[in-house]
Amino acid sequence: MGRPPCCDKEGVKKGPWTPEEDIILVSYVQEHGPGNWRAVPARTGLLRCSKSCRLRWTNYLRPGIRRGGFSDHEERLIVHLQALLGNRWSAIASYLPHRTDNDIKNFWNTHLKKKLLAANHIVSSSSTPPPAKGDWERKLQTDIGLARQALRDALSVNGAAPPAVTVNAGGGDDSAAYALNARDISMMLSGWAAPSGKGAIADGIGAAESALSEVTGAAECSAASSASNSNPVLAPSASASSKATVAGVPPLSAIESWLLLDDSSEPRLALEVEEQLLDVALRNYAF
DNA sequence: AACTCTCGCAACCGCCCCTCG
DNA sequence: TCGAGGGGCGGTTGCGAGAGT
Repeated sequence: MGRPPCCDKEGVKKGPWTPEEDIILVSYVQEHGPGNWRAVPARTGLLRCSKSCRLRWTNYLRPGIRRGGFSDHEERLIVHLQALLGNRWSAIASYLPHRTDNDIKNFWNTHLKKKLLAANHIVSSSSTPPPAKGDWERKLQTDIGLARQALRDALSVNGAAPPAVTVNAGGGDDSAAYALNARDISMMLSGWAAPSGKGAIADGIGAAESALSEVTGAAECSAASSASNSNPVLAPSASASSKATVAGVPPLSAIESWLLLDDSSEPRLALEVEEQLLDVALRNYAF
């Protein structure tokens, strides 16, 4: 037999969340912090499964989430990261601050996949023979180069200012791009976005102070713990990296380090890591 | 105006991994 | 060492809105 359901199916409400339920959930998290989701329905009186509460929080109510309106840059980044990481949406999301894995997944399934299929169709209909292995490797190199550039752009601090983390969903002309449909919820959150204490409650919120550290930190946590669980090259040491993250200077994951490696200054190291990654890629996509 | 079709997205489901006793 | 429970993740579904006929 499989696992029992995470919650009793009896009396569990399903379907869209109401603003009232959102407020209750936000109030609870505001008071207790995210986590211990099992206890949330019982403590709040919400007739929702604990998983549903967690999903609602992480995908919708969490402060700093940006929804819809993917920029060209984000789109390109997603395409390249998907090529590198596969459908590891949480890992991909860690490279895009303020985007949730669910949002990226939806964007991929509804927009990008079609786009790429259409592009593929154009390519395949042009009577071009399938690439040989050498061609494939060259193509991979090209894509990797683009991914490198995209990641550098994403992590760049001397260019345009990083997108501000805001929870004020109700105001502004681009309010449609943000989560939270209930103004009072966003008001509640805006008063909470700068927590004085540390701990789980600060997860993803304190990051607002530094978009860069959020990008690298989140990427490290997620890429190491999720994207690369089955991939030793991509996950050099989850435990070590989490310690380092606590120490304040989050190390880059192997793939990030490699993407950011300057070939001209560290040619040997770059080649070494690159060969490892290529080897993994070739093993994953056996010809 | 009414109906059908298509699309986008929020939410659910089931599996897997990690932690803890 | 092992099993149970909690949480995370990716795949899938269902519904509402808009477009088309």
